[in-house]
Amino acid sequence: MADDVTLGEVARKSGVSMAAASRALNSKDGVRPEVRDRVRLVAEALGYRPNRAARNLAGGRSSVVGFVVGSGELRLDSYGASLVQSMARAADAHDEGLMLLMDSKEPNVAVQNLIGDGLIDGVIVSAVAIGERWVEELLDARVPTVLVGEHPRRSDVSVVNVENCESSAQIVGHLLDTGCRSVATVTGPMTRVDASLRLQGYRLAHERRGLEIDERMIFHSDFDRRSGYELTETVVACGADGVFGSNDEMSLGLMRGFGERGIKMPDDIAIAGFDGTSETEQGVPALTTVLQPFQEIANTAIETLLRLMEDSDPPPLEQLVIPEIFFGETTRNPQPGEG
Amino acid sequence: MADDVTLGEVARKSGVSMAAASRALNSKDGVRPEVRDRVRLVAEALGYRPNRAARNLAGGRSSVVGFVVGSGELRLDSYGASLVQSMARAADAHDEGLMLLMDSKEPNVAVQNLIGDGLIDGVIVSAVAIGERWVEELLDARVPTVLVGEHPRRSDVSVVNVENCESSAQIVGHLLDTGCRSVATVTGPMTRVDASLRLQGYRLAHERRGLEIDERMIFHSDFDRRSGYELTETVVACGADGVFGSNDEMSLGLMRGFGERGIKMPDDIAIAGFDGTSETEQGVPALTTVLQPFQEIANTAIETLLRLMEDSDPPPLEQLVIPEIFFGETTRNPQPGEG
DNA sequence: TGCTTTCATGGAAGCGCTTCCAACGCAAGG
DNA sequence: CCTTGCGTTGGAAGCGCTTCCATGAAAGCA
Repeated sequence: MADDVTLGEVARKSGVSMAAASRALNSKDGVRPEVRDRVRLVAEALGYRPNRAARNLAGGRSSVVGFVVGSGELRLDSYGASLVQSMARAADAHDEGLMLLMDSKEPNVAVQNLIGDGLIDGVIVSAVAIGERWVEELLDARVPTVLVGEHPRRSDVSVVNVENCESSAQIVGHLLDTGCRSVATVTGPMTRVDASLRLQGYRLAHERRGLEIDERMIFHSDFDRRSGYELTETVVACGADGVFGSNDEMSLGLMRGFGERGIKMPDDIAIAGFDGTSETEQGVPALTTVLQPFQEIANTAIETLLRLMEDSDPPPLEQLVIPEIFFGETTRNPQPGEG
Repeated sequence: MADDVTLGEVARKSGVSMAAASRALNSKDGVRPEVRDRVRLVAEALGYRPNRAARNLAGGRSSVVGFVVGSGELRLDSYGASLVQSMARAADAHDEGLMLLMDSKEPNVAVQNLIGDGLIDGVIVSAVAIGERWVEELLDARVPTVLVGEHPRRSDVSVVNVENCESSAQIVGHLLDTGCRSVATVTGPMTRVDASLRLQGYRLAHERRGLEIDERMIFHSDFDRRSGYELTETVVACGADGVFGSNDEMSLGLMRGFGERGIKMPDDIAIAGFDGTSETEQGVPALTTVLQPFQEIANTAIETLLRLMEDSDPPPLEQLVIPEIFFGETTRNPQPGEG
């Protein structure tokens, strides 16, 4: 292990000062390209790795971002797991560390850690946690923060958002256009912006086709798999021949319920979801769903956060990411014999 | 935000030197209790938070541990998700940061990051990744490392391990003792120690009861849900009236398969798994399974790692954690009318 | 050619903390 | 009463890096 090569050594062996070496390695200008390359070569040859602590101390950046997945007793569902994974990858690609923050008992303490310790320079907050009160404390404390999803009460925040409404309209439209006469929906908590936008998409799809909505076809639930499962009976009873579960967890719950009752998908009931985690595609049957572009979301979030931290008083950035639809086996194909 | 209280200020306001203040706050001796308390009071009043970067730089510790969940294209399954969650909690409780390391493209680079950057002081490697070659590089590089699960090829490593064999024997025994005449098993990859120990437990249970094992009842698979599902037909065909899926993912796959075929659990086939993630308990029906004590595993792992880092040349520590069995709805109850 | 401007460069001051070491005060022992 | 020794204390030297600033050389201009 040669983990004790310091900048000083690199500088000496390249015949320049530490200052120059530092600039060379950090792509700052004020160094001739020639010198820059030489220093870099030497650094590589020596296996130099900058000491992050020192860099942080001197430079004020820690090169680590926090990722808040949830708080309290929340479990890491498939959405969360997918996002975590993509975020880890994105952070890595941007040469940032990713520090996971889940359910510290006291949000305040978490906030304190984040801000005070200088351990991380910014935070990404997943949709799951956005509603929490302590997130607002974070925002108020002016910690560089990027939300993955909109905040229900404030718009002065940087956000990476997946397009919820139109995508939902598309997939519900797909159900309606492939033979479903009456499509029900199971929504997430209406306190969450994404959930209500997806419901809005559901309405929009009907509107566009001049279809009236039967409000009794709208079931409110909580994004949880079990809750989906428990709604099976109700959904079956309402006579729908199509369901839009506004996330995959609930849809998977419904699918299990349907399966147990011998209800065939898509023939008896077609079903579509929203999220597209690995479980969805690997599932049986494969669920037709709106694919969250997790990797793109994660990359965008990291990049947005980095940009946020460069500025001292940055304007909130809002990014929209467009998902695609995955046509699985739980809905009929668009145009069976070409339309 | 008053995030710029430094040790110097605390020291000044308590009327001592920085040296004394540092010692006071870090519970080192060489400070009168009286002074210590005063400093602490002042520190608290001022809302002092030590700057981790500085502490790290000066002290050589970063107070962050890495957690390697997987590498490559591995998805975060329910086991991984549960472990991540518990680990985050454990780290938090020990006042350590948790840095998530998943699938960096190049293991070597990951290793480099870990060691060189001084960003983290140690690593915990989840069972999922233990087999990978780069883990050995890590170990060879003498990075403080704790494995969650045994290493297939070396024993000179610190390990937190869940008891696999006996627990499996117990739960298979439960199947055998509650009416199953012939219990099949679906195993994980035999390259993994945990998988082969669970198989061993399966054998043990039979042995203890003087039952011969039909080797055709042993199906080798890969811990993946889909693979479980795909074995449904085979398992049904083999005539077993009980199955031990050696993890929950596969068991859930099987359950879905059984469900679709109208096979009732536990009456037609009883099934038991191994892991006990939140999905298991919330599932329908609830799967009888060996509950990994995730929180205990995580705490032990963190503590072991911390102890490892204190010593300069520490002996490998091996910790065994005993799981409990959760009796769900997929097996018959132990003694229906008292035995 | 003599001036100013530009730019690469190195010196050196910290960033906030830990820890070595010397200094000091005090109690016990001679 | 003076010495020895212990335990508490503060001074100060870094940890490895970034960055401000002064320097000097090269280049541009008249």
